[in-house]
Amino acid sequence: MATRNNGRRGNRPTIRDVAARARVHPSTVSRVFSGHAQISPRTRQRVLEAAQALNFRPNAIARSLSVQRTQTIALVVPHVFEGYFQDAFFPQLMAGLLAVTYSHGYRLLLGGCESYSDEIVQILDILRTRQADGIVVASSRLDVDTVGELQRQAPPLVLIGHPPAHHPDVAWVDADNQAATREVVEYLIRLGHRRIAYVGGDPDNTVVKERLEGYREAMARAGLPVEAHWIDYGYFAEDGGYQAVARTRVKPERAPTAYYAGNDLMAVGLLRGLRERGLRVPQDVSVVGTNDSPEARHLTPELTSLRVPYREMGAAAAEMLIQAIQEGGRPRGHRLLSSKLVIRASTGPPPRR
Amino acid sequence: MATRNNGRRGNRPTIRDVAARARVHPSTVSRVFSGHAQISPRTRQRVLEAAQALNFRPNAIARSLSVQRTQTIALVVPHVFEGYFQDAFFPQLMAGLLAVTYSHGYRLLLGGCESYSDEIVQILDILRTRQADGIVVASSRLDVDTVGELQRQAPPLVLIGHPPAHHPDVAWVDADNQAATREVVEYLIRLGHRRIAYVGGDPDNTVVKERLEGYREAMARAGLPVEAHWIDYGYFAEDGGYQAVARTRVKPERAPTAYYAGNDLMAVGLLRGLRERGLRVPQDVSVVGTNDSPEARHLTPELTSLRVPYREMGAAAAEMLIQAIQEGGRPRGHRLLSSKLVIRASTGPPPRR
DNA sequence: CTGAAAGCGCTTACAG
DNA sequence: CTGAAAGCGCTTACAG
Repeated sequence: MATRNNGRRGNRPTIRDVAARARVHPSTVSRVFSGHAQISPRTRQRVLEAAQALNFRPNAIARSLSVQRTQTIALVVPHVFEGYFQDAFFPQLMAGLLAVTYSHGYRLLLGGCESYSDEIVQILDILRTRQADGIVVASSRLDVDTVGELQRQAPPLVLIGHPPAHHPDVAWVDADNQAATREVVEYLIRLGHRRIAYVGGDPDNTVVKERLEGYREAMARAGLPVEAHWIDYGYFAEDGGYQAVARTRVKPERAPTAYYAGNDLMAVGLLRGLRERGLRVPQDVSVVGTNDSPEARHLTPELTSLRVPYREMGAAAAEMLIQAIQEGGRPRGHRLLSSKLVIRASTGPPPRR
Repeated sequence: MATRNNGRRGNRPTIRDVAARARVHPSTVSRVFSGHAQISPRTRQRVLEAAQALNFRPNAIARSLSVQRTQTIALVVPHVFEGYFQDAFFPQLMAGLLAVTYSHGYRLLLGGCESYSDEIVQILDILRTRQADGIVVASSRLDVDTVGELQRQAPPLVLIGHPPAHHPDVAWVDADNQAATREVVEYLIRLGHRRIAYVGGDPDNTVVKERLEGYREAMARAGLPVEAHWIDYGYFAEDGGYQAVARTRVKPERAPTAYYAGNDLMAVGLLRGLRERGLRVPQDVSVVGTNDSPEARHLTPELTSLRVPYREMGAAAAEMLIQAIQEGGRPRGHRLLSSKLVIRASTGPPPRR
């Protein structure tokens, strides 16, 4: 490219156009727009007038190259999973990320991915090509090697959900999945339930494992036995909950009187399956969902649900990331955010026998 | 910055490190990574080995500056509006945008904004600082001047929702709001309803205006009178629908037997308000919502709802934008996408008097 | 097919 | 406070 300004579309003014008009050196124009330089009021005035007249704004890409910062953090989204955009997780996470990036003058760069392995490919691509200053990784399936690989790239990185193995140097934010689920089950136990089912979703998922752990913990602490068929992995959709009803009730005399479901959609399926069997909620069976999605309070009966602080997790992740970037270091430590049980009409004492 | 590679964190390899190791000129390394240059197999091999050894990937920012393209399109999101992240619009739009950007090797740049005026500020900022190659504008409150101002920046631009005035040169995609609402009302009329209410939301909103127009059109074509209090603007939340019940039923003998609501949340409010008055849905009153949000089919009764093709709108907008960018021009024309009425249990014939 | 050079549009250490 | 120069890490027209 041996010619300057070779007639491209757009042809926007540059710092030297402004400099020429204001009769100063381009570096002076740069200083005026940098905000933190000593400039005489008269010069500043002249430069700003020239800039205004030309509708000039500094090119962010050129600036990024020069200062080696993009003012951008990134997130990779598995856009092929239909359910991803119907769950409360994605929009709430985005709300938190956007609020914090905005308030720091950052932008959020999003990439899609088609699979769990592609997710890592895309993340590494963004990192290695320096498209963003840091990245939030919200994958629920990171194995030890992958986290190691991410660390090897040495980028500012924050995980949503804590790392799978012992990676003390990786920063993360997470919900208190295990404790929250334990507390939900303890709540059901306090209501008088002794046979409680866990309807989980894919057990490869770290969150599922943690919740299951909380469930087992509560049952064990209360000295309650757990039958194998009370634990149903189903999948994270309404039908997963619906099918779990039959599977968890193979022994009628030992059928659960309460259900904890890993998301509200599965809870909806449970409600439907229970209704079909003539079981009333909450008189005969109690049901607790997870996420407190908008529909939870419009169901019949209104659904008791565990509200997971996705928005706050997004905000905390962005905060850790941007702070580290601005200090020139890497984020460290972690934040564990509390879920909150929202009690509505789908839970109550078990029937008296 | 008079020193090269001044000891910054990261200190990633550049094209010249690879060149040195492969014993070629940096321009040759660039050609290997550009993909479309004639390179001898031996040289390519050497370069790729060196790159591999150094874990090199070309810096995307430097490339962007050089080729004057970012491979990025942008969207500004009003992150302060809580309801924005609870509605089906945002996640579905994102799903469409991400699918298409991904398939073209583009990324999506997101910025927040705090108000309608800030939205324009942010959009102009992204455009003028060249942070993205094009932008999708999803604001529902563009006035003529604002669209003019956006056009003046001459960026590749696609509107979600059509422009407010005569701007034949602006590209846009939209749902067939007016026609779809007209068809919903015609459906209610076919069922036998003659007193039909419109519960809308903020009338500053273009979409609201179009829907209202469709409503009026259907009523007029059927020769049905419209009473002023059947039209309720409420606001886009459950309570807006709830309050509309009282306001639309001030004359009991002329009370509506059917309601069209501008979103499902307002429909939920209508259901609640009607239930409180002892009115059964659909036996006494029919209700139609809009958006076919996940909860629509979990309500009692299951809600008949107008499914708006948000995902497809996002995809179409991204497609138009990227195609124009790649052809070096600007997007033109428009796409009008069809909504679809999903009939469930909340609609039926009116009661016989 | 490959090298050498100029350029993309900024920033900033160095002088004065 | 301001100018002149070198640099950020790429790309590509021009030679050969």
